[in-house]
Amino acid sequence: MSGDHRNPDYQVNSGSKTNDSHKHKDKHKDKEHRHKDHKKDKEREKTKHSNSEHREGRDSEKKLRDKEKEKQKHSNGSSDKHREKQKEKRRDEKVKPIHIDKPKRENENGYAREKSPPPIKSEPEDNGFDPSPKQKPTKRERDDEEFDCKPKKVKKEDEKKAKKRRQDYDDEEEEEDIKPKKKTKVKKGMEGKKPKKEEEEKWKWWEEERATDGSKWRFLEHKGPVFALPYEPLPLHVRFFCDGKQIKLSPPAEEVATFFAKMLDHEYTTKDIFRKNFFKDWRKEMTPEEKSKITDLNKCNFNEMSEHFKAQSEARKQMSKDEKLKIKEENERILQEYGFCLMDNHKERIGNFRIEPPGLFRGRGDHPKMGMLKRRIRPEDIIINCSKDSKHPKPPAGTRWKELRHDNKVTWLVSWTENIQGSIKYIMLNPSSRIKGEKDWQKYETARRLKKCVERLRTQYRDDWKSKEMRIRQRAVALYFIDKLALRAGNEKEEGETADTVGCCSLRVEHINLYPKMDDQEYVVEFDFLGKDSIRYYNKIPVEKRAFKNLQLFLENKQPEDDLFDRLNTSILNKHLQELMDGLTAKVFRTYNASITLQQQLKALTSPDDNLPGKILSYNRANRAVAVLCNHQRAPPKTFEKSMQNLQTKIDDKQKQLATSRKQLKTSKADHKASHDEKSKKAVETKRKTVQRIEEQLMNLQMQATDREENKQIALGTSKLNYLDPRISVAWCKKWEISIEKVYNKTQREKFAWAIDMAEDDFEF
DNA sequence: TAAGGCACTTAGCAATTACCCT
DNA sequence: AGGGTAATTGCTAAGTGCCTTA
Repeated sequence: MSGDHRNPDYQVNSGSKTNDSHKHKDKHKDKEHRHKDHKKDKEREKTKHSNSEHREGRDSEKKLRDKEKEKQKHSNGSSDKHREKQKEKRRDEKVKPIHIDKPKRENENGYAREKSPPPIKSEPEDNGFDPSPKQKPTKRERDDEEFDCKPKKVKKEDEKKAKKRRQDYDDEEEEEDIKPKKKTKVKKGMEGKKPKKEEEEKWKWWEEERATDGSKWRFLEHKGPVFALPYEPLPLHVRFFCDGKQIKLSPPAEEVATFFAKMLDHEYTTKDIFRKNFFKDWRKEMTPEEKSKITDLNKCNFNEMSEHFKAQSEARKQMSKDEKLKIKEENERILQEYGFCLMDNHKERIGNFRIEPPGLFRGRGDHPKMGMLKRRIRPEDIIINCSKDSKHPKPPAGTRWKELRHDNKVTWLVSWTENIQGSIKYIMLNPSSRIKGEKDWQKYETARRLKKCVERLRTQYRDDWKSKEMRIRQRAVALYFIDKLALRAGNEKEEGETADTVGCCSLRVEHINLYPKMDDQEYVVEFDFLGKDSIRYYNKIPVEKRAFKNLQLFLENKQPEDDLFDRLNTSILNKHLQELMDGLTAKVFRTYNASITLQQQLKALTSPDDNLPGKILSYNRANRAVAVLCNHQRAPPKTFEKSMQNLQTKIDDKQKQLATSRKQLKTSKADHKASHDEKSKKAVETKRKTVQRIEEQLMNLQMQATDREENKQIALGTSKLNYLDPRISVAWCKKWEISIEKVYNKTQREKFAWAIDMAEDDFEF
């Protein structure tokens, strides 16, 4: 199907951790072997693309180039090197309206919601969601599907269910924000059991209607957040020295000092910026006297504090079982009290109900603010969001909330403003909750809609490579990258506030190199930049000729620190995408390409003859292909080499064992040949079985080793959790009769309960 | 139309827990 | 039992994208 041929390209990317970043390019080479399998396809694609090149367009290209040059001269005569200035340059091109009649969303405020996942297509296969064998669509079709819409096959709602649902709604909508009814509302008809009042067994929210008015809930009640433990001053014997002299710190200064002391072993504390930021903030907490005595961080001695905390954590490990149990019980109690809320008649798990404790900010990568003090959050900083008529959470005695509001257009329960970036933090529900699940489902449905029109979009952006307008060419090439390489959109960031990282639209000239010829390949682009979380993206990849030519054009007369796409930003790109498909944004491509890759790879790699471990290996490899595509890396586990060795030892042992037992089999065969009696025959059989068993065990171990080795620097979790339509995995499990536990752990099963319940073995993304 | 605010998703690593072996 | 490793969970930073405001 569409896009298949592109898949192999995804394998090419490899990368390594930032920190040692640019020095270690070679490192990437040894990963290359992983991609061997796909060489052939790559070849195929190459030919395909070069065939499709035309020569026309050359001249127009040159003209464009000149024109753009002109423009540049005029607009900012000097060779301003800085990207800031580039921003000013966009505009003056002709506005050429794009003619795609774009159906207006019926609800302008964007809150429009449907029952079931958002724009649920009325595709037949979309609907296999019912636990019952027959499909019963819970969805209503959207009336605004453009292109990609096939004749809609609207199924009638299961009468009973529909009625019931409607009733539920009516009940509640009348009096809005009604008190939660004591009776739990659970699938009444189904199972015919009365709901257990406590754990209303597994609510299937995905079988219910969704609000259409933009409200996220009708009733919300919770107990508020759990605050960080108050600071406990150090015992007297733990001393602090500055310049060799002991100083008894005031509690506020001491608290901040302990933050530093706790991190002493970390590399962070050796970094200049970290130390500078820390010291500056620390001094703010000092008394005047302390301030005058402590003027140089280098003269501060935190060792006793550090030792104290190490001893403390040691002691914690040594605690008796009883003590540990007690702590566990206490935690459980807090979880029960604060870890759940009541939302629209259902008890739902809260994601993070604890307020972040104070400490030193640790950014990722080269963060200008590392080491700054993250201040303690007090009730006075907290905004509570809940139903007007719910039992409001009480602030701790003697305090008050900053604000109590009742906004059901948002999903958060608690928020506060953090002091490092000034951004807002939230307490929200767990991924297993209805409110998160619906959104997740909707995300995959959007990606599936993209699948239906992606070829059209690809044709279009290839076409746009020939546009007379620079901004259109840039947009088209950027989109090509986003599609082909699954790059992130790349919003602008405020300089100096965060680490210098980029995504597609914010790529700079210095982040790519062009090679018209490289070894046996043509039009190779080399990417090397830091992406989200300062993870390095490094990739050398051949691109289509016309894209390459455009890139050359974009680079002309630019300095390394200039924007590659100086006439583009994410908002322009997304506006364009929105016109091409309802709900389309740059990030949908990542979801789409990730999911489609998983599906294809599963199809390609799973062999019916493989045993269970073999199939799991295939699954992990398919998952891995996606992780590589999305550049989801991890630091190799500290104990990696060792654990590999251990496994190898096991394998060696197993091999010896196998050799022995093969020998035994041989002897027993010989015995049998000699005696021909029943007993020896049986012995042969047993031996044969043993050999077989050991062989299998050996194979499994080897498979495990391969899997682990291949996974050394690759993180599978992120894609599994955020990019892969869970229904693909569920379907795969059903198809090969593999239990879902092999693929999803408990948390994952909870998050994807909707998919596990609704996907059948024939689900197609 | 740029800048900033806000809400929500995505991300890697640290801490904790589960599990296995001796 | 306990010690070490692997798997899971928790934490919170860092993105995306939409909306509002100046």
